[in-house]
Amino acid sequence: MKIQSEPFDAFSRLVFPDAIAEQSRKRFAALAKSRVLDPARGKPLDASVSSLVFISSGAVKLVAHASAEREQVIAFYFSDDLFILPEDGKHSFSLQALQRSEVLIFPYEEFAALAQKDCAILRYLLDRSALSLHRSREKTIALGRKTALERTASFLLSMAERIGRPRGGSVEIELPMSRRDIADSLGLTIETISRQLSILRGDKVIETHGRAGVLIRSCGALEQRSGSLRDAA
Amino acid sequence: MKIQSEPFDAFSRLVFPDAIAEQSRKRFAALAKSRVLDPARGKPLDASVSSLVFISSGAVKLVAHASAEREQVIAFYFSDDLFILPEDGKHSFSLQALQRSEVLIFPYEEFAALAQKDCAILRYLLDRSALSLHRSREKTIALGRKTALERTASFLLSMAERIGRPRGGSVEIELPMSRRDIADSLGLTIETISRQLSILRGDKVIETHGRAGVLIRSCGALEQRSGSLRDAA
DNA sequence: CTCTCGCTTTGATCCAGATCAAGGCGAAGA
DNA sequence: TCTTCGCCTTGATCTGGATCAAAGCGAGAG
Repeated sequence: MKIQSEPFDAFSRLVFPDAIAEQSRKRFAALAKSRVLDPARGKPLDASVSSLVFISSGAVKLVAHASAEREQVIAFYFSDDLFILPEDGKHSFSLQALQRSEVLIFPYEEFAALAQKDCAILRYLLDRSALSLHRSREKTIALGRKTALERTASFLLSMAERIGRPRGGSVEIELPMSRRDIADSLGLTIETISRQLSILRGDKVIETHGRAGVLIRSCGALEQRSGSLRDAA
Repeated sequence: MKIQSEPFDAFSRLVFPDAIAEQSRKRFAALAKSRVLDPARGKPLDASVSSLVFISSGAVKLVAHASAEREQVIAFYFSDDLFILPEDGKHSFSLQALQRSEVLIFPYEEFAALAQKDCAILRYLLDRSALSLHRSREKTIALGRKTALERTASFLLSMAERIGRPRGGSVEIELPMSRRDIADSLGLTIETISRQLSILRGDKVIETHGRAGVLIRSCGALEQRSGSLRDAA
């Protein structure tokens, strides 16, 4: 139990109200499984039962396997993100690390049942779910109605917001995912991603440094290309 | 308050535990705005603030406006569905009736704050959110990785499950939405939807009767065409 | 420092679904 | 019953992004 105490503490600080009883905290701790996910290892975490996952550190992708050879990245998650890993249904889901990541896994039903004694915890879960839902809906818009360039621009803006470091008027991003992951997330191919990035580079909207480094030189220019409503004037 | 008592009662029966105090029920009732949405009228309900919506009767679509002339149907909702109508952000959202519909609208923040006194209500909300999220993720898979025929088949199966009437081995559906709505939901055009339906009709998988009537003659055959994992053998 | 393997970029061609263009046909009113 | 208007279907053509193909290039190993 010593090994997983550090990730659980981080989770505890974020999710639990200060006033939670020590005994109650221990019950949650007993539900938690702590895991270190590594990108090298194969399929690290699949879901026979619905789980609640907390990313203590690192970066992961939630992947749905539509069929052999066809996979869709449902979402990326980073440090301190909390989300529901659905059980396999019509499609199978798995969680894969993009870098070495520490995660905490709770069985969803048991967690919710336990949380039902403390409304503040349920409320936190509800708000996180609402955020997940909102992001998922944004993705729906992107996949349903946006062009390749718009999707790429939207993706970069989203990453800037979630893991970017502001540098004056610019934002620096270190992308933990490969071009393939981005493509599988946006419903495009790696070649198309690469081409869109080249276009943005050519337009001086971004710079790329090596495989992972991206510098957004103008968020405004990116937003104009992201297909959000601007020309509604 | 007399007018809206019937829709609220339906909501109350579904969401509240039997034991809820009458006084507490009244507080929720005071938050609720009851509306009748009509397809004829223009933009019936937009969202300056995040709302919780309950469909008492009828059928509605949640629409996101990516930009002028480009809209994406995020989801369809039917009787007894409860969901979050997000406030306008990068995209603007609106709720539009497909038929005459009675809906109940709560401001999300106030509702959640009030519900925080009763964990059972929060739990119900959380589970409904999880369902919305699951459906949204299914849509992500459809839009990201499925062909036009697979999307159409998935759509019909989803409708069969939600508003279909079993007729022996078949399922009868009365579609409340137009081809345009379906197209805007699946990220396709009306012509493509029409063509896919013709293909399914030609393959004897479905029959169509008039504009709205669909008879699924073989759910199995539809599932095979829906691009879920089956050929993983 | 150099090699090398796997990721990424760029180029050429192809195709599923969009777009453009006519007709059908069904529901509501006369 | 007939008309009419607005969906829906079907056909012809076009195109954005996929697929196929071939170099670049960068991080880790030796």
